[in-house]
Amino acid sequence: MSTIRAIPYGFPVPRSPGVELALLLLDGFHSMTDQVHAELADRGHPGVRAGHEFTLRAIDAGADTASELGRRLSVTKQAAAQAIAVLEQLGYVHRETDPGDARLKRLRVTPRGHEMMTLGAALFDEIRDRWAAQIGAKELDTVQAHLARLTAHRSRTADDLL
Amino acid sequence: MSTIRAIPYGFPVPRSPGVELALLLLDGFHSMTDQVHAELADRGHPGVRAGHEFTLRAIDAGADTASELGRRLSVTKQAAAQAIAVLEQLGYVHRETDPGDARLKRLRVTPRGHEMMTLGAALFDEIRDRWAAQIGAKELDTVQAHLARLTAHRSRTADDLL
DNA sequence: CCAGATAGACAAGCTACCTGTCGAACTCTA
DNA sequence: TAGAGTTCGACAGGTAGCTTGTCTATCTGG
Repeated sequence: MSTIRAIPYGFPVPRSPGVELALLLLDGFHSMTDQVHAELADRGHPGVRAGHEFTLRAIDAGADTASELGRRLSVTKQAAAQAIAVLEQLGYVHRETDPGDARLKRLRVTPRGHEMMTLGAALFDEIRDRWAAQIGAKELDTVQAHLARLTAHRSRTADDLL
Repeated sequence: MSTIRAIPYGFPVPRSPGVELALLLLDGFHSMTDQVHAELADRGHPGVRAGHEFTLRAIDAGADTASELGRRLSVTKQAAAQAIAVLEQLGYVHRETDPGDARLKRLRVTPRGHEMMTLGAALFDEIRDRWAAQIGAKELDTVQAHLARLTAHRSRTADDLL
């Protein structure tokens, strides 16, 4: 049970503010990704998990080999290779041997992959817009800015995740 | 790759505000739980994962059978039973047959379990306090209140997670 | 008193990771 | 320019935390 997919809801447990905050953060993430996931499936991209989009984004951003992708995502190259295999199967990335270095299999995001990324981003933005409508655009911006500041230290040392 | 444990950091990718927000939420959660996890290990509770504390909390809050725990956590009773087995192994819960209903194995959080829960909550609160010091107590309260409101709909129907 | 519901155990399978090992390909250095 | 060391990706095998399906024991309502 390392990753909590659901929270003991529905009964009045006095929880500490700190625990409460942690749960709200996770819940917020799941709330967004679950909706995006469902909508993507409806729009021609079934089987796409939350991580696929982020992984594809990393590849597109320059992590164009399995080892490099692993490094950027802070997972082993084997795990990265597995993720790539799934993305290739789904038609989101293309793999071909590098002409200059025969060890490398260069990764390229396919048009369909770009389509999925674009749609995914739009869906995330849509949810964010709905949230902005609920609490106010300015307030949401503030929330996001605060979160960015509070987690800023992690942006530099991704390794501290372990 | 359903659960993202790390994010493609360290290179300047223009991400949409919605995607950014989702990542910040997850990052915030991991930031808290990773620190608590490390500190718990240092203070006599090694091997405790993020989920253990939440599961224990659910048991203590009244989910005192495997099936009920599964319902509250929105997982199968088998998954709940497995989690219970781990918690029992670690000495955090005690299991005994209900005298009135021989089908039931009643769960009870042990003193050590309560100790871990208390310590865990204190550690979460500690991090929250540090955050409050960084952006201001009032601001953090506001962030938390907004998050609570934005995810409120999920508090009633935990099933929508699937 | 029996039909149906419920509790929990067991088996098998899945996903997303991990470590360890390997051959092929590249680079650095003596 | 040969050999040493590094790096790439593949493969094998293992683990955690879930899943579905099935089973028996036990309880409950008409």
